[in-house]
Amino acid sequence: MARPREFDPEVALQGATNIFWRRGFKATSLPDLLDAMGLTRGSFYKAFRDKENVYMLALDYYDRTVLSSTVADIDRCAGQEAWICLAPLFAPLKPDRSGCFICNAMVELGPDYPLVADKANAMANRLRKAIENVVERDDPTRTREDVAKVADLVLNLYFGRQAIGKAGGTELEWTDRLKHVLRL
Amino acid sequence: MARPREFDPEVALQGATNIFWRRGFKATSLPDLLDAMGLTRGSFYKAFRDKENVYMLALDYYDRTVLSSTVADIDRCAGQEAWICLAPLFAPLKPDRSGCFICNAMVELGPDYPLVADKANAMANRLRKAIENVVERDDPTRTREDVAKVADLVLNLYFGRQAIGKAGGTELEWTDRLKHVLRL
DNA sequence: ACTATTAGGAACCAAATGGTACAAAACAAC
DNA sequence: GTTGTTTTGTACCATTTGGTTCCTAATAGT
Repeated sequence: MARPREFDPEVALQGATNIFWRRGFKATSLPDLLDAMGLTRGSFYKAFRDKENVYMLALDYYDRTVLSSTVADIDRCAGQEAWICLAPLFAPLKPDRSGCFICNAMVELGPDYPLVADKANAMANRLRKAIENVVERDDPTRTREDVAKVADLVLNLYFGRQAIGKAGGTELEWTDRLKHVLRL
Repeated sequence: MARPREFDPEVALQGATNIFWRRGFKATSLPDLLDAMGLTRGSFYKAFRDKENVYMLALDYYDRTVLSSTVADIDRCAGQEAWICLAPLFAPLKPDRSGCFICNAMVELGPDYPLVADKANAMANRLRKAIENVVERDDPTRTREDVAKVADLVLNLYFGRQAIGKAGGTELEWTDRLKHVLRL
């Protein structure tokens, strides 16, 4: 009963996610964003309201694609040693230095945009929970506090590596480091 | 032989550092910056060329004040246990969530501004070196590689905590975590 | 007091910003 | 094919952006 839209919102959102991930919110101009989403202004504002809203939707998109896949990787390897299960978190950094969208969002907008901070924290906690499961399975004799502590260490290491990675630096071997931290 | 300037460049730079530190480069508009520096456009452009240049000078200012002081704190406590020496890195987060300027700069500008990435890496390496000294003194039997590895862990933990802290989260106890990582 | 030189400040500028208005276009239902 | 409804694209808009111009003010040396 009306003109059908010519774009796939999911594809547009993927484009938005990619550019926000790589360049951040402020550094992405509207033309940049429209380009990445394959949209023109008319359709953009009709379908997505405004730039801020799309950024939020991009965080959600990242959550249900990249993060979900990472968490699934971590969950899946139930049988193996902990450091192997956690390896996905310490895979080689992408050469474009886009880093981790969660980390980028926290640092750029955390202090000033509570809604962004909330989403980022929620995602970080998804990661934390997955790590806790691995640590718990790895040595069931650990106390609850110890599990939480070690998982928190791994989570902080993950974010630290992502942050440092954005400035380039030299890639390091991480299996030794992981094993060191996981050792009770 | 000419009109003397009415402002102290060091004070102006301090103001610039504070606002860039808290808000980042892109989110700080020129009026914001002028306000923070206590300058008007005329003096600003005459004395500091442009916004980018001031950002670089702000990184330098941070290097020679905040970072130098932190490194000095770490160096000074030669006698004590390692986790005490490293405590300055894990002091309570500032409530304004400004975080660590080095971390902020890496994340916001690392991928696109090589000069910023260089400065940030140089500062991160100053920190790394200070940490290595502590780790080395703590247990002289460690191999050179082991010292580097543990110091790198601490450095990554530091940046991870600063990044996560920007989104608020709950403050955690860190002495246990530090001791865990420092244990050979 | 005069001059040379620099600082300060306001007016100004082009370009880019995010966002809106609206008419043309494409369909579904009848 | 006509009508009703929604999408699409363009032209437009006010505001803000970082930066420049240029005139006045203040000083030091003579």
